[in-house]
Parts: sequence; structure tokens; C-alpha cells
Amino acid sequence: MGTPLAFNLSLPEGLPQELARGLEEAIVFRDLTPGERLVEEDIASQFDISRSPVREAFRILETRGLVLREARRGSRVADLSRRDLDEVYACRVELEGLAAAQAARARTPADLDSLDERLEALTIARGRASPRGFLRASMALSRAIHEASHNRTLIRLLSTLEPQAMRYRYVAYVRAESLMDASLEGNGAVAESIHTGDCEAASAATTRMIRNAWAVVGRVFDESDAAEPAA
Amino acid sequence: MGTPLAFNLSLPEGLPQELARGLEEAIVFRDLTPGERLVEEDIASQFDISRSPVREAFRILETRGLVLREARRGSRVADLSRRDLDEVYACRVELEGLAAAQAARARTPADLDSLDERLEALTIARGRASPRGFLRASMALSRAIHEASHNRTLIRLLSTLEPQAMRYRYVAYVRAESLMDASLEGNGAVAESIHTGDCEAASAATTRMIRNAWAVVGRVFDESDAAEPAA
DNA sequence: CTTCAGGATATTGTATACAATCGACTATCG
DNA sequence: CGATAGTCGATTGTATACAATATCCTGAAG
Repeated sequence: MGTPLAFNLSLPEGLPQELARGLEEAIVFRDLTPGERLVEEDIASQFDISRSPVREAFRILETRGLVLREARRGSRVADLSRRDLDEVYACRVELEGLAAAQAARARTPADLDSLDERLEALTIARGRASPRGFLRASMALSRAIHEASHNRTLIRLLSTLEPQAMRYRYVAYVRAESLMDASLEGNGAVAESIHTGDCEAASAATTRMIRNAWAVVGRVFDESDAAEPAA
Repeated sequence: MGTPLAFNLSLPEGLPQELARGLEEAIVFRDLTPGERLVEEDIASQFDISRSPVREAFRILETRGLVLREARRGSRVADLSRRDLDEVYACRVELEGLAAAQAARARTPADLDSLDERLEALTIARGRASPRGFLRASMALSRAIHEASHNRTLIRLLSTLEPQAMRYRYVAYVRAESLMDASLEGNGAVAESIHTGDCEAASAATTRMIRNAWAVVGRVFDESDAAEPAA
């Protein structure tokens, strides 16, 4: 039987979505470890629900690259690897860059408010020095940027890519808290370009930030044993 | 009582996957029209299966941007719009470019064989002048390029983006068959660069091809009434 | 004639039951 | 002792049953 899970379910967005959100956090923050088996019945009984919503939640997490499902062989938490890290970041460079550029062009006043608000929240979170809180705030800011692009297709793609990246960022932040400063600074520059409406600058600032993070997160990952060598 | 569907189910990959494949083709080739409602029970009874696999198929199609699901309000075929077209192509430029570049670097001899084979098939399909057959062959070639990148994350993202693009390409090919020649030529150039192993050239050839297609497909789309004005 | 309340109907969301399949274990044979 | 076939248990895949809710229609009141 798997790791006991500690979150509760509200249901503003539907049971499977809510469950997926909780499981996603558990995976990102390593309450569920790479390679760990996920058994539908176990999760279902933990939350006193049936297997149906659990199955749907697994499917959602599969599209986010957090869970692997093999036909009739069950589901398990996706492994972390240097190769996967590189894959994710190569895609992020392109898509986040595009999102920033389009946000700089399409942003509305409401978008800018949202952006400022979340950048503020990120700054505060940095003060508290908790990787978990910082990452949550960072995720919220990223989403605000994505939404400002008003490109629903791009938002959809990024929402299936970002959670995967989050896992590596978390590992890195825990081992090197100073990384959060770089992220805060980079995001500030991106936000400014979006305010200005300079597409080129927004894209450039974003790709520079992410390439930088890529290098550092990759190095930290290699030095750690986060990959969880096969049991 | 929706449109009667004309395909059969084999089951090499699982029922939901097979069903999703069939529905995907029906949507791309407009056997199912934009906005058309998709009722789980209807589809289920047409194929003499239960709602469970149908639900899963709908979810798969949702992640591919072909079906919209609203909670307790049912599912329907996603609409086509100029805005959506632009969103999809903006993403394609980035991701296909990346795929071509990485394919040029990571390709194996087996990848090159697969590439040649499918390029050959595309040439033959062009001779037959059927948009449907050409598109199928083109999709197969694209997938071969994606696989040659050996970037599983990128492959995952593209597999959720390409089907959406296919719908617009189909509309364009039907109305302007000469477009297929441009696609054939562009793909030839991309394949050559991948053979050579020149990442820059592969990426450049790809983005040029897609930007070009974007312009033409967009123009054709505007001139057609494919958007299917709300009923 | 329009508007709003109420109920009937259609459809999805969840739960449960059953079938199929995979993996591990055991017992038997060489 | 090792290999292998057969069986059993665990888990997913599919089907069905039930619950909840949104939509549509009807009809009465203003």
C-alpha cells in the first residue's frame, strides 16, 4: 500500500480535477516518490470515493507527464532523470518565450494587475524562504503570464508542461535556496517587458531566464541523487 | 442522435485509444462537424460498448483540442476559427522547429529509413491527389520527424497539437490542392537537413515551411465559411 | 404577449459489479 | 537443484446501476 496522502478534497472544479491537483502537489513536493505505484483502489478508499474519479485523475496526470500508465500494468509516478529534465527545459524555452512575447502584445490592464499582484506575492514568498511556498507563488505568476498571452492553445500546452518542470525546480530550490533569487529577478525583468509591451524584450528576457535556470537546475540535479535509482 | 460514424474498432492499443483515433479522423475530415454535440450514450450504442471507454476517448480528444467538455453540459466538437488557427500555428512554428533541430542531432539510421519511407509514401499520395490520403501520409511523416528527435516530452506536446492543425490543413487542401505541392517540397527540404545533420538548417527549413503554410492556410480559411457560423 | 415558476427529460457524474489479464508463487518433472 | 507449467491473487478494463443536475417544455400570472 502506498504513501498516505494528506490533502482534502473540496469540489469547485469537479472531483477528478481536485484530486489531480492534490496528487500533483504530492508528486511535485515528493510526498509521492518517483517510481511509486499508484493503485486506483487504494487512492479511492483513502478519500472514500470510487475508482471512477480516480481513474480520470490519473489520466489528467498522465497528460502532464507526472504519471505513467501502462495497459493493465497499472500506474506509477514518473521517474526523474537528467534526460527528462533536458527535454522539458528545451520545450519550455520555446513555449515560455512565445508566451511572454504574445503576452507583451495582447495583455489587458486586468492582466497587468494580476501580474503585479502575483509578482508581489512572489517577493513576499521569497522572504519566507520556503521552497514550497515560493514555487507555488512562482507557478501562479507563470500562469498569469500565460493567460496574458490570450492564446488558449499555448495555455493548454504549457499547463501540461509546467508541472513536470516544477518537480525539478523543487529539487533545485531545496538544495540551493539562492536559486529563488535568480528566479525572482528574472521574473521581474519579464514582467517589466510585458508592461512595456516590448515583445522582443519579453521573449529575450524569458529565454535568458529559463536557459539560465536550465543550467543551474541541471547541475544541482546531477549532484543530487534525486533520480532515485531503481529499487 | 448525432452523425452516424463509419469506422470499425480493432483493439491493438486499447478500446479508448482506438475509438479516439476513429473520432479524431471523423473530426479532422469533417464527418463530425464543428459544434456538433457528442453524447456518450449515442457513441457507445453505435459501437456496442459501454460509456466507460467512450468517456476516456472524449478525454483524450479534449487534450488534443478537438473536443470541448463542459461539466455536466456535455461534449461537442471544437469550433474552427481564425483565432484558433493562429494560436495553433504560432505554437507549431516553435515546436516543429525544435523537433526538426533535435531530430537532425539525435536521429539514428533507423530514423532516417523511416523518414525516407514516409517521404516516399507522401510523394505517392500526392500523385493520387486525394487531400485525405495526402494528409494521412503527411501526418505519418511528421510523426517520424518527431520521433527522430528522441524527445519524449516534445513528442507528447506535439501529439496534442498536431491533430488540431490537421483540421485546418484539411480545409485548405480541399479548396486549394496545389497547397500539397508546397508541403511536399517543404518536407523534402526538412528531411534533407535532418539527413545532413544540420540542426540550424533543419530548424530554418521547418519554420519557413510552417510560416508559409500558416499564411496560405489562413487566407484560404478566411475565404471559406469553414468556421460554421453558429446554428 | 412576455415572463417566470415548476416539473419532466435528457445527459453527465459517481458508484458498484463483473470480466480479463498480468505477475508471482508453487509444485512437479527432468 | 533448476526449469517450467499451472494456479491464485491483485489490479486494471469494461459494463451497468444509480444519483445529481442542466435544459427544455408547459402553463399560469402579470
